[in-house]
Amino acid sequence: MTATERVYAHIRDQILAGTLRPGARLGEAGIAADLGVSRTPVREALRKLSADGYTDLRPHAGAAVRLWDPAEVRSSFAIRADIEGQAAARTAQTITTGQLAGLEQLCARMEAPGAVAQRSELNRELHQTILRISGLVHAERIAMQLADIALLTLTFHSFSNAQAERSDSDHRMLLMAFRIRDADYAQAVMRTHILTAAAVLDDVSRSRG
Amino acid sequence: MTATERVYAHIRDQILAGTLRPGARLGEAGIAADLGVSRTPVREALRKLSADGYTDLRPHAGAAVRLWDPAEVRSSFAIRADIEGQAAARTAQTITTGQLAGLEQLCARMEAPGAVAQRSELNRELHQTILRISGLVHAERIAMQLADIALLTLTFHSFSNAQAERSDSDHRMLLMAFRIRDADYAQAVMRTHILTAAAVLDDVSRSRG
DNA sequence: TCCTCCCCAGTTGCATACAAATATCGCGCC
DNA sequence: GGCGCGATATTTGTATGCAACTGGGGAGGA
Repeated sequence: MTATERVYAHIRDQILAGTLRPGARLGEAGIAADLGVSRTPVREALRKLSADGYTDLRPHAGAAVRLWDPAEVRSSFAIRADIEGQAAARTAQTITTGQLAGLEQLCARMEAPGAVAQRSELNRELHQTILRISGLVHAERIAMQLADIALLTLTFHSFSNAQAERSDSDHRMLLMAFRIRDADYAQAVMRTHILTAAAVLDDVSRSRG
Repeated sequence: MTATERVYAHIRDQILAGTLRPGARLGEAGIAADLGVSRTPVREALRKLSADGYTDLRPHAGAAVRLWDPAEVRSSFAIRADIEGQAAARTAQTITTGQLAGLEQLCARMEAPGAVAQRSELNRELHQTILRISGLVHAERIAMQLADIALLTLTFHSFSNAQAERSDSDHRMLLMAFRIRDADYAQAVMRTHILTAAAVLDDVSRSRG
């Protein structure tokens, strides 16, 4: 693994974990010193982070963790609902028994009692797997990128058990749709699943100010 | 403007123009010599090109113009139909008289007799404007990225006058939908407009082998 | 003849040094 | 005391040199 990749992963993880808050400035020299590399790989990593939407990068002014305004976050859910909805429909049409078994297993791991810490990771994997099976090559890249944007906001909220259970239930409905190869149903469930997440987030944000 | 930006624009334009064919290798030293800069800005430009999907970049193995397989191109149209369809619906709901006039003007310029060379550019601008008005912040970035992918393929085909006229007619229908603020109609027209482009491309490709 | 391994040319990855641009702080002026 | 301006310090942008890795060609063996 190259130094550039290490730097990229390091900063991205810190952003997603919330250690680096939106607006935080990312000085090249500081990061280079922290990770024990020169500024060159740091610069390359910052450019990729910017291209992937994690940071803002202005010429001669440096990089800063990107600040997403609520409207942008909402719009990311709206687009994901479209893309992942279509992907779910295609997946329902083409999924194999083996792939279905893999998804069942993912769901089971997510529903296990002690899996709270891994929920986010497993959820990500579930959605990514469905996108991959759909065969919509770009959908996977785009939807996962948008999902990360949502994650940046979600990091600062905690959700109730009831919401986790509802989400698990959505996933089970989705697998049922795949099992009976009902594309319309799969699409509807996926759209609802994602738009519900958006609505819950909106609801929580409003009530907290 | 920085050297990195100049290099990025130079290579991207060559790729979109078809001068650099898919699969062509992009050696850092050669590009640097051609443009009279050092390898550093070239490397940064290549990384951004890769992040934006124009090139493949493998560690220690260099960059090459990305080769899109037909399934990927088709999937890019499918996703654009979703995203731009939704954007058109929202635009119909929120567009102002002034914005509508701007779109009318764009259409008129596209339909002018001598505008063949600028059609692609104006078409791009029209779609981009609609995406921007929709307020779906991510939709603009994603859809335009996907549109460029299609452009890479379209570069090597030429289309008939009949197809250009049909496309113009689609745009007029879209503006009518905006004028009467019919979101459903706008969405349907936009979906059809994009999926027709996909179908035509598919049809032409098949008949030519 | 074909396959495998190794070596070498060529390319990419990283570090360092220097140039250019920007932001900050202090000073003088209003 | 507040505001504008300029020198300085900090940060980013670019060039260059060296180290590390990849891919191909040739020698050796099966």
